[in-house]
Amino acid sequence: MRATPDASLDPTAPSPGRRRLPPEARTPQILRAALDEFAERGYAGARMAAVASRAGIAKGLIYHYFPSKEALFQATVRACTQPLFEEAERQLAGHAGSARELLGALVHMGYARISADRQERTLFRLIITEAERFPDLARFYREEMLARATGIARAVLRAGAASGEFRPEVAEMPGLAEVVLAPVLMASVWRMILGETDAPAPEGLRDAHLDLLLRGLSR
Amino acid sequence: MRATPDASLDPTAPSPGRRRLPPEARTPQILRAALDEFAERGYAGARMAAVASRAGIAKGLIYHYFPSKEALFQATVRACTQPLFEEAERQLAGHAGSARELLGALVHMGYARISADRQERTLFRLIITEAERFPDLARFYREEMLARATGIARAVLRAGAASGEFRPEVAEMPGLAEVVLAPVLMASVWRMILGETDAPAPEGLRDAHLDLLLRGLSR
DNA sequence: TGGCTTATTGACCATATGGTCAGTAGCTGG
DNA sequence: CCAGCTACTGACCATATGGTCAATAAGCCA
Repeated sequence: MRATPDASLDPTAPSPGRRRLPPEARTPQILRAALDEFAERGYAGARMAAVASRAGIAKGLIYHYFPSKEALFQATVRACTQPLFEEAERQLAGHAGSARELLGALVHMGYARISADRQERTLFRLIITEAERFPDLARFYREEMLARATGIARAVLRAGAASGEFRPEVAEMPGLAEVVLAPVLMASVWRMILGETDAPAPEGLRDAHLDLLLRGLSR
Repeated sequence: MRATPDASLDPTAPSPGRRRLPPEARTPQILRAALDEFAERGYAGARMAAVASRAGIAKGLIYHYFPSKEALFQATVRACTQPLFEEAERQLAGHAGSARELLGALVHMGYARISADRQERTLFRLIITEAERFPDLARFYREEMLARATGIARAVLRAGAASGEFRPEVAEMPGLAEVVLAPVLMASVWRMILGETDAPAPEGLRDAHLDLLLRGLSR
């Protein structure tokens, strides 16, 4: 109802007050804040007011961009999945050497990301936690994440079988691509449960994993 | 004969009104209801009133047994961990045949439990979800669950190395026990995300997993 | 510069939920 | 049969939080 002249006259105000941004700048800012909040508290525990606070805006503004908490949640998950597999798919497409080398490079990349990128774990945890309550989210995981990941693994297995480096039957063995991926994903899960210091060391997991794979897949 | 003759004659009556039970009977009833509620909603989403309703009692009674929601949660997780590893440890202790056979039996058992026992997945999800907020829970997982599981796996690896069935170095390779376990645990995670119908088929995972292990561990 | 669009605010609901408590009524021992 | 212990209830807070809205001002274009 009334203006707040004092605040507008105070140049020491910590936040620059109201600053207008175009939606294409404000939206990712909100999504980033929402990812942090959802990751830290889970869906039910997350507070819209806290998301707003993290983004440095008023709560009401969120509802200018997203109609509800659930819509914000869905948008948040989708927004940070995009770049997830790009690196691996690029490596797969551009690789010219042996399948064993390619497998080694991808495994190394997987564990490196898990060590470094907290955001990926966070995203994964949200999916595990909320998939049952949001069927859309489960479908999204299956089609946009698991299918992409197993696709990459299967491509490597096929390449190795075709070149004679791997046993021919590994190219089509049902479930093998998932089994090949599993230790990397579990490394991520352990890290979310136990934290960076107490989780099994990624280097040890990676070396044992690669050793087991190369021995187990070879003819 | 009694004050409430009809109800007392029908032990299957859904809610016989007020019925007094000794704490050793009421407590597990509350814990079972709490597990269901926490599993379905997560910690923050679970409602004490819903726990009471599932247990068929008034909300206030829960606070007669547990001082707070958090205490109830901790007790719930601890209560259903006890029987988890008993079967595997019994099998390990009583086995007399080859390490390859033992490995096969344990892997089969692992996937069978994951297919059948929804409660184990539920428990695992709770730990994943809430470990960051409850450090006690993370420590409990590390010491009472992961350590026990890797202990079993490592015992099998050592037995195989000792008998000459496996390469000698697998007995002490750091991280290998965890890598060996990981696909079983991921099978459980996929099942919680995707549900029983959409998750990768446990039989396929199990066969591919065992194939990879036996080939990869052998000398 | 002035006016228009709309991004932005902050105060304000309605409701839900963790937790409390004074009272009630089963059970058990005498 | 009675008395007392305590399991048990249900109504009741205090608070937190998702969501709303009218007012406001920042940028932009003429």
